[in-house]
Amino acid sequence: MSSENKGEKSRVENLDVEQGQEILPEQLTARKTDFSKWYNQVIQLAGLIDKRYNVKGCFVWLEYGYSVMLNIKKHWDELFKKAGIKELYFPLLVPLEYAKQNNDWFEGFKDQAFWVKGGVEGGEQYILRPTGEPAMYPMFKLWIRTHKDLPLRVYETVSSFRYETKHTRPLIRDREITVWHEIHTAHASKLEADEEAKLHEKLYDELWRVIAVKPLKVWKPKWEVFPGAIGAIEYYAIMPDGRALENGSINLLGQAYAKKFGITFKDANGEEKFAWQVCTGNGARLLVAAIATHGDDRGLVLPPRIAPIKVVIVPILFKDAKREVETLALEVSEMLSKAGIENVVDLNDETPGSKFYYWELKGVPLRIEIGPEELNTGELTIFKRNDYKKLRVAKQQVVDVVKKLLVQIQEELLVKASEAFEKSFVEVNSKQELVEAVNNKKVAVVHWCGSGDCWDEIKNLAEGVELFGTDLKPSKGKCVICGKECNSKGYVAKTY
RNA sequence: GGGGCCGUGGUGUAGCUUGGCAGCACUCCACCUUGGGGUGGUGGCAACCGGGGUUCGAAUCCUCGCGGCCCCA
Repeated sequence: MSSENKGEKSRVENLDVEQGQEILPEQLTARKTDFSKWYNQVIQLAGLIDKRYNVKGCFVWLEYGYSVMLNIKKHWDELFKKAGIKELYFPLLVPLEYAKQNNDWFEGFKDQAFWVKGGVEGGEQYILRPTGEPAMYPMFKLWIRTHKDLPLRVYETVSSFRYETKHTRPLIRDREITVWHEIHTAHASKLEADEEAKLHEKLYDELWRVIAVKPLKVWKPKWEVFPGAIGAIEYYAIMPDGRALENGSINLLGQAYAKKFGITFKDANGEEKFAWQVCTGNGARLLVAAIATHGDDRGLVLPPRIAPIKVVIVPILFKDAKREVETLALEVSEMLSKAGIENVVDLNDETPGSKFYYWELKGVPLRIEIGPEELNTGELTIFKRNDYKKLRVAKQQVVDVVKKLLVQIQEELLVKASEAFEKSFVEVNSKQELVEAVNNKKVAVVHWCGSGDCWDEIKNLAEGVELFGTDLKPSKGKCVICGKECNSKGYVAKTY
């Protein structure tokens, strides 16, 4: 908070919301009571998406939701391009001849691909891309001929399609996976590919700061990576219900795909070699992490860096001073706009309380209230969505204070999210403790020897749980199952 | 891959067991009223997921499909 406002602290009010007296937005389930239900409702009620589109696993991005999503995309565009990764666009239609080049891939994906044919009768057959490789790598083969063509570093933002037959969830598991990005790179050596992966990790860390959420980073269990690949770092968001949501991955592909697709280059000695590859991807699940982490019983709480509207101005209109209030509201709006701060003035003919709930549901970070009182005192009332605190600020300072508050809120959200994150883990040393932890909606942290037998046994300890990854750092201890000395910690929870 | 629950105006629901005029609340529209945490009133618009079957008659019973939710692998 700015120094000129420190003296105003006595005026900071705390609304009576922590006392159990709060009024919930109509139809919105309490987040703690049933997170899944809350999530389903809030994405629709806040105007992010309309899920009533009658194709399983598909939905319509509404203007507000799409703006938030595109704000996240804007950050990855900036980050990737600044890192020298070029944006391309590959077709959605993948010819079977491409798809079959990696037979392992094809066998794995043919049943969950959408098959497309031209025309009603016969016609050429394609699949809609379930992942990027079969669309991209045949082109990589054409583009890469010598070591001078390397490294090749590109990305695209595109939809992916999976024919999910089971339970879909909007933005979490869809048949059309929208606003999804994939970075694909090819390198002359393993060392270079490793460096690239480290860079991707840095880029992703920054993306998580944009949404003000702390992610869990793990190594994917070896048997879950692409056949022939070296390994994968996966990002997870820990949801309020203690379940882990896979949320981006950096895949060290080694030469596995290069061999399947024939991506080779002549090195400086004229020798033909296979390229080393990295592929990295994520998408709308970043938005899910932001929604789930920051939201509360009144709806969304959007981090300022991705909020399409930073400030909503609500005029409190009484008959007598109506015009003056409106004029002041529009004047403040203009001040903010000139400073590049996206804002709206809600001039609808509704009561103030109704507008408050509406904009809180949509998660707008700041609200400025302007009524007869503000006219008289010349001070504006600012309300913070994230902690319900109100403060007063002189009109002349409003732009500065709003700017500072937006930065402050972004930080406060990350701090709060990090605290919740730390609390979501429990280190355990026995099977009983493990079961207790996961039943308590915590992520259990255990030592694990790395064997498939022990992995299977963990899976059988409690319903729906799995060891979904191991810590990036080594850690000495004894396997929670077999008791053998080992050097890695694993994370056990239900996953989405 | 296996199992379970469900589908009624825009939203949430009653009605289904025992077949017989589809009701309520919110939203929305109009007018009035009100306005610092969902003002109040009057009037109005608006629905049985789709196909097939049983029946004089289907929201209700049967069946297939589509869609949603949950559990297990």
